[in-house]
Amino acid sequence: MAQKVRVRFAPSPTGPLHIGGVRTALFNYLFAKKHGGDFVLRIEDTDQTRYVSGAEDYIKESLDWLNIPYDEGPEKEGAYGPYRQSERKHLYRQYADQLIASGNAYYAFDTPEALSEQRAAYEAKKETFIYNWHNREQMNNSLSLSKEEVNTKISNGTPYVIRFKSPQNETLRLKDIIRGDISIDTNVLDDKVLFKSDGMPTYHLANIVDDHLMEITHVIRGEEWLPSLALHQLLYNAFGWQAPKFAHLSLILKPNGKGKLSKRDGEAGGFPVFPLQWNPEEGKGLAGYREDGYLPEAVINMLAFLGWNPGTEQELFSLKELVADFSLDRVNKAGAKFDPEKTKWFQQQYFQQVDERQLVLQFSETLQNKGVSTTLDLDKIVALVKERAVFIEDLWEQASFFFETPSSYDEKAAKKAFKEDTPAILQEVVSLMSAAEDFSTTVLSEAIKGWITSQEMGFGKVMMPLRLALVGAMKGPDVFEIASVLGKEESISRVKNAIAFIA
RNA sequence: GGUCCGUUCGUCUAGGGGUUAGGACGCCAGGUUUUCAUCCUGGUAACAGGGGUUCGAUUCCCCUACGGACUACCA
Repeated sequence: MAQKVRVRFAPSPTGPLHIGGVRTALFNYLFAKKHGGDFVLRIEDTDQTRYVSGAEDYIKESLDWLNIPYDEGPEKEGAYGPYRQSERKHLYRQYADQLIASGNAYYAFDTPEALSEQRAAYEAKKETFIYNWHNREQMNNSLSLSKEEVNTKISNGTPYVIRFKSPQNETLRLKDIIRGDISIDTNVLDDKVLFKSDGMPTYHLANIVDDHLMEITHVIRGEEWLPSLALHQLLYNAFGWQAPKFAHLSLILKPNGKGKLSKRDGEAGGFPVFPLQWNPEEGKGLAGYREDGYLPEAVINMLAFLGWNPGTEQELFSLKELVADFSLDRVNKAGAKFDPEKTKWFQQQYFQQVDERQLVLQFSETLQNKGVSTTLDLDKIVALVKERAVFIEDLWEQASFFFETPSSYDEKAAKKAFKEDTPAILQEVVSLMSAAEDFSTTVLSEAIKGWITSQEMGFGKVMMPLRLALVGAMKGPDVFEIASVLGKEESISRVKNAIAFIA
């Protein structure tokens, strides 16, 4: 029987979750659910110096908002907890020791200062300092020192790290589900630190140990980890563990220009790069998709299509449909430039699908917040205005004239629509409106259109000023619909206002 | 600099040895709406360059260019 698929999303709580991270989470989730497997959330907080309070909650809230539930994680303990690496601290040391015992790792006493000095010296020569086979015998470690010296140092409490002993003269053939075969010469690898002097493991050790302990079958992560793949594979080999399968996702790039998408791009381009707003204690907050009015479905759909496509011409996918159709085989190798315009298009598509009652509810909230009280038919107004909105906020922008009598008229439009004979025409409209025993769209429309026809007058001579009188600008739904919603009294009053304005 | 990864319309992409190189976003035009938006129709626009392999390469191989990631006791 095939092993149950288990994947994990393993963010570091160092700040708000970037949209690229969200996509990684999404792809992990889709893959897991596609194969009936588990999606695990693991918090990688091994670096206390970079820990940001609130970041973990932010991550959870983001996944929650996007409807990407995890099967196991902090506060959702499964059989493999705990799910915070800081709470798993006690686990890692023994594995580092195991590697030392098997000759795959060693103690290193080089101080950070000594190392950075060396690095600087190499850099001055335009070379790169690498700590590995070619110089490890000259460094300050348990390979170069005698056993006694090492023991003395350790018992004296001299700080040390544990480094991996990268093999020499081997060519590794690595497999990546998305990229295929990758070969690496182990001679270019450095002896990465596995265990820090502060008693915490580095990412590399903790990651491998946890993935193994949590029985992770597929590691789907960002491309930034590709260079570490060799180390990780070597680690699995050294432990004698079976490595999971790997898939490295390409990065999300700036919309224009070069490099990966950053929060700066969002600020400059006026679009969010975070799912939720992020408010560090002080200073300005960073915009989020949720606060900007995007629907989670739209964000999900947009993200899914950044680097993946179904191979058909279908573009609108619910989360369920994504689960059904997702496949790592169809994930692209190349990085994708982020397109805020396309995101908006997805938003528009989903916004139009939102249940109208839901919209009415939210719209009346908006009215309340604006201090607008009204007896107008909100159901009707929302129905009339909905299709020209992309965000819930647009509803107000598109419908505000229903609640606020125009106090001025769009200058350009007025110049075009308000002519010398307009007052007389509008006066006639007032009479027709007063005479209408039923202020319905059809009655109004028939009365006024009928009159225009009988007068053999251009429609524009009446319709344009009438619209301007009711709305204040050349926009909005059908004029008769507007008048009908407004009601007899208000409609007539607005037309009279316009007559007074022209005269 | 070194290592690794990548490269089809402006953008996201489909395709794959012989195609009018397909779709979507954007943009432009026309139609509907006697307004605006929506919507509909149409248009614009691409295989980075050079070598091979082949009867034939955008597709396979190599090189170059360009782009990206990594190069911490960060993840």
